[in-house]
Amino acid sequence: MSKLQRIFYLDDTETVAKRLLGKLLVHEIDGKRISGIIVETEAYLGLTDKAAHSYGGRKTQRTEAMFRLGGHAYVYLIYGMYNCFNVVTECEGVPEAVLIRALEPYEGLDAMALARYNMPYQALNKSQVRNLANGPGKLCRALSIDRSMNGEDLCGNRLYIEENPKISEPFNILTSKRIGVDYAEEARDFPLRFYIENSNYVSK
DNA sequence: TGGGAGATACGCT
DNA sequence: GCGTATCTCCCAT
Repeated sequence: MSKLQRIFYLDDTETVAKRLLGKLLVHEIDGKRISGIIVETEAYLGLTDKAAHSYGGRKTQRTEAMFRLGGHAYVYLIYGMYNCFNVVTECEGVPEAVLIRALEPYEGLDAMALARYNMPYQALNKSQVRNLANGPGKLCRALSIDRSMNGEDLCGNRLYIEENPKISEPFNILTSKRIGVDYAEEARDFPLRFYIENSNYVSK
């Protein structure tokens, strides 16, 4: 109902990265919703961004999804073990995306706890609750997002993003350098990481 | 309670 | 070989 429409994703990547904060990322599995509030994002700018997979327009089987129309998913494997979920932005052919780095668990808490720790939510200690989805690999595990979702249309019914129905208190957006891109020369210092001030669920 | 070191494990280039 | 990370283990500006 309050699902984000295609137009939301066609804006410039930095704008989309900021506007995604506070929204709800939803994965529907067998009619059940698993969701979390987006509290941390990073913009990846494609052609001119040495930190992006698509730097210089590099198009391979792996990066193909980044070239799609805004509002598709780009899911890739990192370190051979973890998946990272990105929201593709801009028009078709413009390979830019927003990496979702952290979520505050919202719905389907038992499903998340099961996927992450193989135990029910109520059995988790405080540290485990906080660590459910406070990193790009963790949130994919918590929401059962893997590479089978690569290229998925976020305007569909399986994986999508909604306005947060329960309008929480207004929040401030903080900006910093991106994490883990020290190799990216001048791009390593681009202020393209955005997160909600005082959130307990931001990574690191 | 929290930070740092080391191990991990595999598709992509 | 390397990588947009995480887990475990260990110890204590």
